[in-house]
Amino acid sequence: MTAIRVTVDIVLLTIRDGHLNALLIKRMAKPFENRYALPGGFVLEQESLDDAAIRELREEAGVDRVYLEQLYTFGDPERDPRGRVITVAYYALVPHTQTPRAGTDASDAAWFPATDLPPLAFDHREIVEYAHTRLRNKLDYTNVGFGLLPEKFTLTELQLVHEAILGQRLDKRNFRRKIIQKGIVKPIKEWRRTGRKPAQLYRFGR
Amino acid sequence: MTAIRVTVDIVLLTIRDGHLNALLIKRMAKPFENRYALPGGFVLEQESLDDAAIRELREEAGVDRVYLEQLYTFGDPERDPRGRVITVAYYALVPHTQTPRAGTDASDAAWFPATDLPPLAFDHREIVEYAHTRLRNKLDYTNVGFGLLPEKFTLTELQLVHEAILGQRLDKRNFRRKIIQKGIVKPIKEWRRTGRKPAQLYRFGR
DNA sequence: TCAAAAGTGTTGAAGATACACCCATGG
DNA sequence: CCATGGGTGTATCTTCAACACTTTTGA
Repeated sequence: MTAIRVTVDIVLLTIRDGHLNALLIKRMAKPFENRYALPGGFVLEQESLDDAAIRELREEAGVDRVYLEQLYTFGDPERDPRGRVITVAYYALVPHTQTPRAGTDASDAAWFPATDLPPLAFDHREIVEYAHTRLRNKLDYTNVGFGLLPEKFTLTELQLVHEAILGQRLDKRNFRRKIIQKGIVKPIKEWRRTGRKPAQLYRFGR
Repeated sequence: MTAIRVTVDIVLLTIRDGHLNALLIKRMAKPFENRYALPGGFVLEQESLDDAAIRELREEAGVDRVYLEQLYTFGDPERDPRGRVITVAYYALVPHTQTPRAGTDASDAAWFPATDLPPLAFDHREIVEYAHTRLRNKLDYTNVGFGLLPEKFTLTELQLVHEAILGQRLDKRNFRRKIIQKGIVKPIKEWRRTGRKPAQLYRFGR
């Protein structure tokens, strides 16, 4: 019972060109050498699980201030060929504007569409799917979508985030009404003029 | 990093006389000697987390076929004075009809109202509150309430379960309409005649 | 015949959905 | 002046909340 080791793995998600993407890192070491895997690693003796996840995100994905939430703990005795390793899975959200560069100790980090993943190491595919489901479910009774946007954003950008996560188009008028009625965004006196008609910027409020 | 030990702890819930109750066990050993704690214990090297929870429920609470769901993993480095122990928390539901007896290796098991707990060992109070919150949230978008009822039940009994979990009275007509429209219960051709007007029995369907 | 729990419908409010056109700007 | 994405309102339907009386039985 003392021979169990504990890792954290993090599903880092962002929106890239209208699709939900997850960051994966190509493994250098065995097992699953050259396979893609989630950023993550062993929990240190003196750090909390959340701190371990934050540390791994910084070390392996080069990202710092993200929305982070514990997902589920995967503990099948056969899930890791090296022995008994349970993993506490997290998911994290970053705006794609602060593009995470590949970290230092990871050979190769890359974004993949959450619905079109390469073969993954361990049970990591299941973990990504779990994260996607959780995010979809939380989308409309929480403000979780804001983790995927920069501080200032247009309502169209927010709608694209929702569409990417839900995998379906939404009606512009209904979407805007719902968001505004919830009172969780407030318009600021700035406009993004990106060639076309300028779009009003909003901020996540309170 | 290998010195982390892993336990499971289970919040076993039932409805007793209209209130949500949790099963607690008085600890014999240090630390927290004589304090109440959740049933649980160390995960064995060859068992999954779910299996560990099922085993502990059988050993410590004497219950067998229950609804069981993983809750959250608590991993604060200071949460256990004996050293680094993380716990994967579960919650489980039993109908109060199959009253669990106190198990064998537990000195003293007893039911306590979930809203009026004695002082608990470790961070177990937080875990019970987390379980209560989860159950409340899942109540109306899942069928989770059925775990607390025997196979055959009346709609009034089902309503009492919901009221106990939510902590508020519900309108009988609205409740029955909603449940029946969901199509998750089906009436059977049996009536419970308990002194008053006989009540139709239902079964959880499909 | 009384006490106790079972059972049953309607109305109004709020929220969700469907749907189409005009506007401001840069090129 | 045209192409592009920004922005707006209404009608309908569905869902939820409030609300009170009749029925069946055992004592």
